Amino acid sequence: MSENLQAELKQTKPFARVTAEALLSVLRTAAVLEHQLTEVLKPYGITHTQYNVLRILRGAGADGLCGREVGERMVSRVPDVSRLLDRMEETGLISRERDPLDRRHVTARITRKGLALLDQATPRLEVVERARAGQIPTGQLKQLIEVLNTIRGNP
Amino acid sequence: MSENLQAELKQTKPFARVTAEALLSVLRTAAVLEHQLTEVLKPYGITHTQYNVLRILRGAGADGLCGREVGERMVSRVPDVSRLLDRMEETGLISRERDPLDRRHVTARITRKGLALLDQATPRLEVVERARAGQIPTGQLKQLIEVLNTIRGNP
DNA sequence: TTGATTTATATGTTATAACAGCTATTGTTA
DNA sequence: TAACAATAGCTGTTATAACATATAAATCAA
Repeated sequence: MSENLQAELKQTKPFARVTAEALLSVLRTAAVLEHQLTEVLKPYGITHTQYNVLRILRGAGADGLCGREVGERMVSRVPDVSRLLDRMEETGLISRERDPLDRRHVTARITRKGLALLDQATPRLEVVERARAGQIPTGQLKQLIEVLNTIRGNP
Repeated sequence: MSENLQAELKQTKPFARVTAEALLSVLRTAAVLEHQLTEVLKPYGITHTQYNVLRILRGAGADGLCGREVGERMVSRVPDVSRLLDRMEETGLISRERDPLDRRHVTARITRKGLALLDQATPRLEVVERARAGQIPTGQLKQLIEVLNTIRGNP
Protein backbone atom coordinates (compact mmCIF):
# COMPACT_ATOMS: atom_id res chain seq x y z
CA MET A 1 0.00 0.00 0.00
CA SER A 2 0.92 3.63 -0.34
CA GLU A 3 3.09 4.89 2.41
CA ASN A 4 2.40 8.42 3.51
CA LEU A 5 4.75 11.32 3.12
CA GLN A 6 5.56 11.66 6.80
CA ALA A 7 6.80 8.07 6.92
CA GLU A 8 8.60 8.39 3.60
CA LEU A 9 10.64 11.33 4.85
CA LYS A 10 10.99 9.72 8.31
CA GLN A 11 9.47 12.72 9.98
CA THR A 12 8.78 12.35 13.65
CA LYS A 13 6.05 14.99 13.78
CA PRO A 14 2.94 15.09 11.60
CA PHE A 15 2.53 18.08 9.30
CA ALA A 16 1.36 21.24 10.99
CA ARG A 17 -0.81 22.33 8.06
CA VAL A 18 -2.53 20.46 5.28
CA THR A 19 -1.35 23.12 2.81
CA ALA A 20 2.27 22.38 3.70
CA GLU A 21 1.75 18.67 3.29
CA ALA A 22 0.01 19.19 -0.06
CA LEU A 23 2.78 21.32 -1.54
CA LEU A 24 5.53 19.07 -0.21
CA SER A 25 3.67 16.09 -1.65
CA VAL A 26 3.76 17.75 -5.05
CA LEU A 27 7.50 18.38 -4.76
CA ARG A 28 8.19 14.89 -3.52
CA THR A 29 6.08 13.20 -6.17
CA ALA A 30 7.77 15.18 -8.91
CA ALA A 31 11.18 14.18 -7.55
CA VAL A 32 10.18 10.52 -7.59
CA LEU A 33 8.82 10.80 -11.13
CA GLU A 34 11.87 12.67 -12.38
CA HIS A 35 14.16 10.09 -10.89
CA GLN A 36 12.28 7.31 -12.65
CA LEU A 37 12.19 9.19 -15.95
CA THR A 38 15.93 9.67 -15.71
CA GLU A 39 16.40 5.95 -15.13
CA VAL A 40 14.20 4.96 -18.04
CA LEU A 41 15.88 7.39 -20.43
CA LYS A 42 19.43 6.62 -19.36
CA PRO A 43 19.86 3.71 -21.81
CA TYR A 44 18.99 6.12 -24.62
CA GLY A 45 21.65 8.59 -23.56
CA ILE A 46 19.33 11.54 -22.95
CA THR A 47 17.99 13.41 -19.96
CA HIS A 48 14.31 14.09 -19.45
CA THR A 49 15.03 17.69 -20.37
CA GLN A 50 16.30 16.53 -23.76
CA TYR A 51 13.36 14.18 -24.14
CA ASN A 52 11.09 17.12 -23.51
CA VAL A 53 12.83 19.10 -26.27
CA LEU A 54 12.40 16.22 -28.69
CA ARG A 55 8.68 16.04 -27.94
CA ILE A 56 8.36 19.77 -28.46
CA LEU A 57 10.21 19.72 -31.76
CA ARG A 58 8.29 16.72 -33.03
CA GLY A 59 5.12 18.66 -32.23
CA ALA A 60 6.41 21.62 -34.24
CA GLY A 61 7.00 19.47 -37.32
CA ALA A 62 8.96 20.63 -40.32
CA ASP A 63 8.67 24.31 -39.41
CA GLY A 64 10.73 23.77 -36.32
CA LEU A 65 10.97 26.32 -33.52
CA CYS A 66 13.52 28.88 -32.45
CA GLY A 67 15.33 28.50 -29.14
CA ARG A 68 13.16 30.96 -27.27
CA GLU A 69 10.02 29.14 -28.35
CA VAL A 70 11.47 25.84 -27.22
CA GLY A 71 12.26 27.40 -23.86
CA GLU A 72 8.70 28.65 -23.45
CA ARG A 73 7.31 25.18 -23.98
CA MET A 74 9.54 23.36 -21.53
CA VAL A 75 7.95 21.81 -18.46
CA SER A 76 10.56 23.41 -16.27
CA ARG A 77 12.15 26.52 -17.64
CA VAL A 78 15.78 26.22 -18.68
CA PRO A 79 17.80 29.42 -18.72
CA ASP A 80 20.40 28.02 -21.09
CA VAL A 81 18.57 26.72 -24.14
CA SER A 82 21.51 27.56 -26.42
CA ARG A 83 23.85 25.05 -24.92
CA LEU A 84 21.14 22.48 -24.39
CA LEU A 85 20.48 22.61 -28.14
CA ASP A 86 24.25 22.65 -28.78
CA ARG A 87 24.56 19.29 -27.09
CA MET A 88 21.57 17.85 -28.89
CA GLU A 89 22.87 19.02 -32.24
CA GLU A 90 26.22 17.48 -31.43
CA THR A 91 24.60 14.11 -30.80
CA GLY A 92 22.58 14.46 -33.99
CA LEU A 93 19.14 14.54 -32.40
CA ILE A 94 18.27 17.95 -33.78
CA SER A 95 19.49 20.21 -36.55
CA ARG A 96 19.75 23.97 -36.45
CA GLU A 97 19.66 26.56 -39.15
CA ARG A 98 19.72 30.29 -38.97
CA ASP A 99 16.44 31.74 -40.21
CA PRO A 100 17.18 33.71 -43.41
CA LEU A 101 14.16 35.98 -42.84
CA ASP A 102 15.21 36.97 -39.34
CA ARG A 103 18.83 36.18 -38.84
CA ARG A 104 18.52 36.48 -35.07
CA HIS A 105 16.45 33.31 -34.97
CA VAL A 106 18.00 29.89 -35.10
CA THR A 107 15.40 27.35 -36.09
CA ALA A 108 15.76 23.97 -34.47
CA ARG A 109 14.23 20.84 -35.99
CA ILE A 110 14.14 17.24 -34.90
CA THR A 111 16.17 14.86 -37.06
CA ARG A 112 15.37 11.32 -38.12
CA LYS A 113 17.66 10.11 -35.41
CA GLY A 114 15.71 12.20 -32.89
CA LEU A 115 12.41 10.83 -34.16
CA ALA A 116 13.72 7.29 -33.99
CA LEU A 117 14.85 7.82 -30.43
CA LEU A 118 11.42 9.16 -29.50
CA ASP A 119 9.79 6.12 -31.08
CA GLN A 120 11.98 3.84 -29.04
CA ALA A 121 11.79 5.64 -25.72
CA THR A 122 8.17 6.75 -25.64
CA PRO A 123 6.64 3.28 -25.11
CA ARG A 124 8.97 2.79 -22.13
CA LEU A 125 7.76 6.02 -20.62
CA GLU A 126 4.17 5.05 -21.24
CA VAL A 127 4.77 1.92 -19.22
CA VAL A 128 5.81 4.14 -16.33
CA GLU A 129 2.81 6.35 -16.91
CA ARG A 130 0.39 3.43 -16.78
CA ALA A 131 2.12 1.90 -13.78
CA ARG A 132 1.92 5.11 -11.81
CA ALA A 133 -1.47 6.44 -12.81
CA GLY A 134 -3.21 3.73 -14.82
CA GLN A 135 -5.20 2.38 -11.86
CA ILE A 136 -6.43 5.75 -10.71
CA PRO A 137 -10.01 6.56 -11.77
CA THR A 138 -10.27 9.22 -14.48
CA GLY A 139 -12.41 11.42 -12.28
CA GLN A 140 -9.72 11.52 -9.61
CA LEU A 141 -7.05 12.35 -12.18
CA LYS A 142 -9.19 15.18 -13.52
CA GLN A 143 -9.60 16.55 -10.03
CA LEU A 144 -5.86 16.27 -9.49
CA ILE A 145 -5.25 18.24 -12.68
CA GLU A 146 -7.77 20.86 -11.59
CA VAL A 147 -6.26 21.39 -8.15
CA LEU A 148 -2.75 21.58 -9.60
CA ASN A 149 -4.01 24.13 -12.14
CA THR A 150 -5.31 26.19 -9.25
CA ILE A 151 -2.03 25.94 -7.35
CA ARG A 152 -0.07 27.09 -10.39
CA GLY A 153 -2.61 29.81 -11.14
CA ASN A 154 -2.23 31.46 -7.75
CA PRO A 155 0.98 33.45 -8.09
CA MET B 1 -8.15 32.48 -13.59
CA SER B 2 -6.08 29.37 -13.81
CA GLU B 3 -4.76 28.68 -17.25
CA ASN B 4 -4.59 25.06 -18.24
CA LEU B 5 -1.43 23.15 -18.86
CA GLN B 6 -1.90 22.84 -22.60
CA ALA B 7 -2.05 26.62 -22.95
CA GLU B 8 0.79 27.12 -20.48
CA LEU B 9 3.11 24.96 -22.53
CA LYS B 10 1.70 26.36 -25.80
CA GLN B 11 0.80 22.92 -27.00
CA THR B 12 -1.22 22.81 -30.17
CA LYS B 13 -2.77 19.41 -29.48
CA PRO B 14 -4.72 18.42 -26.38
CA PHE B 15 -3.27 15.65 -24.23
CA ALA B 16 -3.81 12.17 -25.62
CA ARG B 17 -4.31 10.61 -22.18
CA VAL B 18 -5.49 11.98 -18.89
CA THR B 19 -2.72 10.03 -17.14
CA ALA B 20 -0.09 11.87 -19.19
CA GLU B 21 -1.64 15.22 -18.41
CA ALA B 22 -1.83 14.36 -14.71
CA LEU B 23 1.82 13.38 -14.40
CA LEU B 24 3.01 16.33 -16.47
CA SER B 25 0.88 18.60 -14.29
CA VAL B 26 2.70 17.29 -11.24
CA LEU B 27 6.09 17.92 -12.84
CA ARG B 28 5.09 21.36 -14.05
CA THR B 29 3.58 22.40 -10.73
CA ALA B 30 6.68 21.28 -8.87
CA ALA B 31 8.86 23.27 -11.26
CA VAL B 32 6.78 26.38 -10.64
CA LEU B 33 6.91 25.88 -6.88
CA GLU B 34 10.64 25.23 -6.87
CA HIS B 35 11.26 28.33 -8.89
CA GLN B 36 9.29 30.41 -6.42
CA LEU B 37 10.99 28.81 -3.42
CA THR B 38 14.35 29.59 -4.96
CA GLU B 39 13.30 33.20 -5.42
CA VAL B 40 12.06 33.57 -1.86
CA LEU B 41 15.17 32.00 -0.36
CA LYS B 42 17.66 33.86 -2.54
CA PRO B 43 17.92 36.88 -0.19
CA TYR B 44 18.92 34.48 2.57
CA GLY B 45 21.71 33.00 0.50
CA ILE B 46 20.48 29.41 0.54
CA THR B 47 18.89 27.03 -1.94
CA HIS B 48 15.72 25.12 -1.19
CA THR B 49 17.89 22.04 -0.83
CA GLN B 50 19.79 23.72 1.98
CA TYR B 51 16.55 24.97 3.52
CA ASN B 52 15.35 21.39 3.51
CA VAL B 53 18.49 20.28 5.35
CA LEU B 54 17.99 22.96 7.98
CA ARG B 55 14.41 21.82 8.56
CA ILE B 56 15.56 18.23 8.89
CA LEU B 57 18.32 19.09 11.35
CA ARG B 58 16.06 21.31 13.40
CA GLY B 59 13.67 18.36 13.64
CA ALA B 60 16.50 16.14 14.84
CA GLY B 61 17.37 18.53 17.66
CA ALA B 62 20.53 18.26 19.73
CA ASP B 63 21.19 14.66 18.70
CA GLY B 64 21.72 15.68 15.12
CA LEU B 65 21.84 13.22 12.26
CA CYS B 66 24.56 11.63 10.22
CA GLY B 67 24.89 12.41 6.52
CA ARG B 68 23.17 9.28 5.33
CA GLU B 69 20.17 9.98 7.54
CA VAL B 70 19.93 13.52 6.25
CA GLY B 71 19.97 12.16 2.70
CA GLU B 72 17.14 9.75 3.44
CA ARG B 73 14.93 12.54 4.68
CA MET B 74 15.39 14.92 1.77
CA VAL B 75 12.40 15.68 -0.43
CA SER B 76 14.49 14.94 -3.49
CA ARG B 77 17.41 12.61 -2.99
CA VAL B 78 20.85 14.18 -3.26
CA PRO B 79 23.72 11.88 -4.11
CA ASP B 80 26.36 14.20 -2.73
CA VAL B 81 25.41 14.97 0.83
CA SER B 82 29.03 15.32 1.90
CA ARG B 83 29.71 18.41 -0.13
CA LEU B 84 26.28 19.85 0.49
CA LEU B 85 27.02 19.70 4.21
CA ASP B 86 30.55 20.98 3.53
CA ARG B 87 29.10 24.15 2.09
CA MET B 88 26.62 24.57 4.90
CA GLU B 89 29.32 24.08 7.50
CA GLU B 90 31.46 26.63 5.72
CA THR B 91 28.67 29.20 5.91
CA GLY B 92 28.12 28.36 9.57
CA LEU B 93 24.58 27.03 9.24
CA ILE B 94 25.47 23.60 10.60
CA SER B 95 28.26 22.03 12.62
CA ARG B 96 29.74 18.58 12.17
CA GLU B 97 31.46 16.27 14.54
CA ARG B 98 32.72 12.75 14.08
CA ASP B 99 30.77 10.34 16.24
CA PRO B 100 33.18 8.93 18.87
CA LEU B 101 31.13 5.71 19.16
CA ASP B 102 31.22 4.95 15.46
CA ARG B 103 33.96 6.90 13.82
CA ARG B 104 32.48 6.31 10.37
CA HIS B 105 29.56 8.56 11.21
CA VAL B 106 29.76 12.33 11.07
CA THR B 107 26.95 13.89 13.06
CA ALA B 108 25.56 17.12 11.68
CA ARG B 109 23.69 19.62 13.83
CA ILE B 110 22.00 22.92 13.10
CA THR B 111 23.72 25.95 14.61
CA ARG B 112 22.20 29.08 16.15
CA LYS B 113 22.86 30.83 12.89
CA GLY B 114 20.99 28.10 11.06
CA LEU B 115 18.07 28.31 13.46
CA ALA B 116 17.98 32.09 13.11
CA LEU B 117 17.91 31.78 9.35
CA LEU B 118 15.02 29.33 9.56
CA ASP B 119 13.14 31.72 11.82
CA GLN B 120 13.59 34.49 9.31
CA ALA B 121 12.87 32.57 6.15
CA THR B 122 10.03 30.30 7.23
CA PRO B 123 7.36 33.03 7.49
CA ARG B 124 8.19 34.10 3.95
CA LEU B 125 7.68 30.59 2.70
CA GLU B 126 4.42 30.33 4.60
CA VAL B 127 3.22 33.36 2.70
CA VAL B 128 3.85 31.45 -0.53
CA GLU B 129 2.15 28.39 0.90
CA ARG B 130 -0.97 30.35 1.81
CA ALA B 131 -1.00 32.19 -1.49
CA ARG B 132 -0.77 28.98 -3.48
CA ALA B 133 -2.97 26.67 -1.46
CA GLY B 134 -4.72 28.75 1.20
CA GLN B 135 -7.92 29.17 -0.78
CA ILE B 136 -8.27 25.52 -1.66
CA PRO B 137 -10.78 23.63 0.53
CA THR B 138 -9.19 21.23 2.98
CA GLY B 139 -11.08 18.31 1.51
CA GLN B 140 -9.62 18.93 -1.91
CA LEU B 141 -6.11 19.19 -0.48
CA LYS B 142 -6.57 15.91 1.34
CA GLN B 143 -7.68 14.26 -1.88
CA LEU B 144 -4.68 15.74 -3.65
CA ILE B 145 -2.39 14.28 -1.00
CA GLU B 146 -4.09 10.91 -1.33
CA VAL B 147 -3.79 10.71 -5.10
CA LEU B 148 -0.15 11.78 -4.96
CA ASN B 149 0.48 9.13 -2.32
CA THR B 150 -0.98 6.58 -4.70
CA ILE B 151 1.16 7.80 -7.60
CA ARG B 152 4.31 7.57 -5.51
CA GLY B 153 3.26 4.24 -4.08
CA ASN B 154 2.98 2.57 -7.49
CA PRO B 155 6.56 1.80 -8.42
C1' DT C 1 19.56 57.40 -42.05
C1' DT C 2 21.27 57.45 -37.39
C1' DG C 3 20.87 56.18 -32.83
C1' DA C 4 18.28 53.95 -29.26
C1' DT C 5 15.61 49.91 -28.01
C1' DT C 6 14.11 45.35 -28.24
C1' DT C 7 14.78 40.63 -29.31
C1' DA C 8 17.40 36.26 -29.93
C1' DT C 9 21.19 33.88 -29.15
C1' DA C 10 25.89 33.06 -27.59
C1' DT C 11 29.63 33.09 -24.24
C1' DG C 12 32.28 33.31 -19.79
C1' DT C 13 32.11 32.06 -15.20
C1' DT C 14 30.74 29.89 -11.04
C1' DA C 15 28.17 26.59 -8.47
C1' DT C 16 26.04 22.51 -8.04
C1' DA C 17 24.54 17.79 -9.52
C1' DA C 18 25.78 13.24 -11.03
C1' DC C 19 28.82 9.47 -11.31
C1' DA C 20 32.67 6.61 -10.10
C1' DG C 21 36.13 5.20 -7.34
C1' DC C 22 38.70 5.44 -2.81
C1' DT C 23 39.58 5.33 2.30
C1' DA C 24 38.52 4.54 7.00
C1' DT C 25 35.87 2.14 10.28
C1' DT C 26 33.07 -1.43 11.88
C1' DG C 27 30.93 -5.93 11.68
C1' DT C 28 31.10 -10.92 10.41
C1' DT C 29 32.87 -15.35 10.11
C1' DA C 30 35.97 -19.04 9.05
C1' DT D 1 42.51 -13.42 15.08
C1' DA D 2 42.79 -12.73 10.09
C1' DA D 3 40.27 -12.13 6.08
C1' DC D 4 36.35 -10.49 4.07
C1' DA D 5 32.26 -7.77 3.62
C1' DA D 6 29.43 -3.84 4.65
C1' DT D 7 28.88 0.91 5.83
C1' DA D 8 29.80 5.98 5.91
C1' DG D 9 31.89 9.40 4.07
C1' DC D 10 35.28 11.66 1.08
C1' DT D 11 37.45 13.00 -3.38
C1' DG D 12 38.20 13.46 -8.46
C1' DT D 13 36.02 14.26 -12.56
C1' DT D 14 32.59 15.53 -15.83
C1' DA D 15 28.31 17.53 -17.08
C1' DT D 16 24.83 20.54 -16.47
C1' DA D 17 22.38 24.51 -14.27
C1' DA D 18 22.40 29.27 -13.02
C1' DC D 19 23.77 33.85 -13.57
C1' DA D 20 25.56 37.76 -15.78
C1' DT D 21 26.99 39.87 -19.67
C1' DA D 22 28.05 40.31 -24.61
C1' DT D 23 27.04 40.17 -29.50
C1' DA D 24 24.16 40.41 -33.45
C1' DA D 25 20.05 41.51 -35.87
C1' DA D 26 15.76 43.74 -36.28
C1' DT D 27 12.59 47.49 -35.02
C1' DC D 28 11.35 52.06 -33.87
C1' DA D 29 11.70 57.09 -33.38
C1' DA D 30 13.43 61.32 -34.49
